[in-house]
Amino acid sequence: MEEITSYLNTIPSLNILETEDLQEAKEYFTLETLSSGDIILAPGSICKKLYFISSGLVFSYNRARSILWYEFEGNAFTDINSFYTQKPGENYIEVVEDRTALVSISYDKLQTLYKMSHKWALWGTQFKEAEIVRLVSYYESLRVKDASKRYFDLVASHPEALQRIPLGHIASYLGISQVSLSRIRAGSQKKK
Amino acid sequence: MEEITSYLNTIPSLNILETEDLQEAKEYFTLETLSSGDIILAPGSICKKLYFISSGLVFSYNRARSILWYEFEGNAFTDINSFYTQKPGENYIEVVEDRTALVSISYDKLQTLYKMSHKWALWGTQFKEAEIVRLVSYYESLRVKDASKRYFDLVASHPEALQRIPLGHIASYLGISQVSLSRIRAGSQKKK
DNA sequence: AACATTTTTTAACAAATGTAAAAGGATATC
DNA sequence: GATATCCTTTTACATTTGTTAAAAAATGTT
Repeated sequence: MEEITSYLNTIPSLNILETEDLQEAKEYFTLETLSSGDIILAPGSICKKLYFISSGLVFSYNRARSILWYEFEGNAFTDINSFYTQKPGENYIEVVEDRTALVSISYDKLQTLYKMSHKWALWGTQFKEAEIVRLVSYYESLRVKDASKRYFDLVASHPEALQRIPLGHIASYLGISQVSLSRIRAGSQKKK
Repeated sequence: MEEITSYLNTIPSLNILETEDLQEAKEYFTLETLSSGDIILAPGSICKKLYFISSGLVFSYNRARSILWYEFEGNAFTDINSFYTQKPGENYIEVVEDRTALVSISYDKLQTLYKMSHKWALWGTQFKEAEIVRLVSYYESLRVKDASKRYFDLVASHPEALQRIPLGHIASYLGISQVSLSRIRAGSQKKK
């Protein structure tokens, strides 16, 4: 077992990368620690990096302050439209919690890695497949389930989220008004 | 200019593949022509292939008969959850129009292509990036825009869709009832 | 052309959701 | 510990949307 620069463990190996592959790509990745309220991205700028959350909590919202997503430790995030097209984006990305640790790689460096290494290119295809599956299951649940079901699903899958995120944000994330969320929480909705 | 098995042109080169790359991979792909009403996939089976629409129209719906998507010529489709996880899916995929021509590749052959060829692996990363961007912009429009705006956007981007798809399906696709769609079409909604 | 079938619109009512404003709780600050 | 601030719930009302059913329009068949 080789030694490894510890933050590189945040990058999922997907059964493709070995410790030495990560270690060799070390200088392509950066570790940064941010604080509550730090703005990672604002509308009009190009999202230059793909991020992996080592610890902490991050969220995204648009100009109208509608919450688009929250991401927890263990997951990757970026402004998908801006990053993959390398054009200015429309949304904010902001840090929720102090001492949020992020591992990141720039778009250019990622492309270089793909071009230099067949193995990393394979990792890229797998990583993106997993992202596609994650995105579709998230968005389809938005479409198919009603707000009440989505709320109870969120409580079940991320009980800690309720402690960390204000209910007004959760309502926006669920796509409903805060009043509706209160009604759901009060139990006036059938929980099915 | 080399000769190329013509249906391979349906596969996007993404500025990565050259004619000879496609030609060399010829035996990995299959061309099939299907008819209106043909069921490509049903719930409970694994979606084994990724499809590129050479001509025609295809749509997907779930057990409750809610329309999930329509795809037109030029685009790729599959049951994303089932294909990328290679587990049984929940949805149907059905052919709308006669003489719908599809180019397809199996999951296993695609993985083999990625492993055998660095160039195809690079193509895979790019193809999936484009799919991610397409998915997110579709789903975010579902979230952010109201039904009326989505309807007029659809009319603007795919005017021919109205001739080819019954309004009940379009309503379901837009996430509203057919009655609501009729109200929108009647102009009782502000069009903004 | 007449009839049957399917698709689309309209009408009437019920249910769900949003908005605005007020009240109640919780937390922070001096 | 009193006050101010922020977050959450509640209330009342208006609007939107869905459901069901019927009417109208379009399409297909003999």
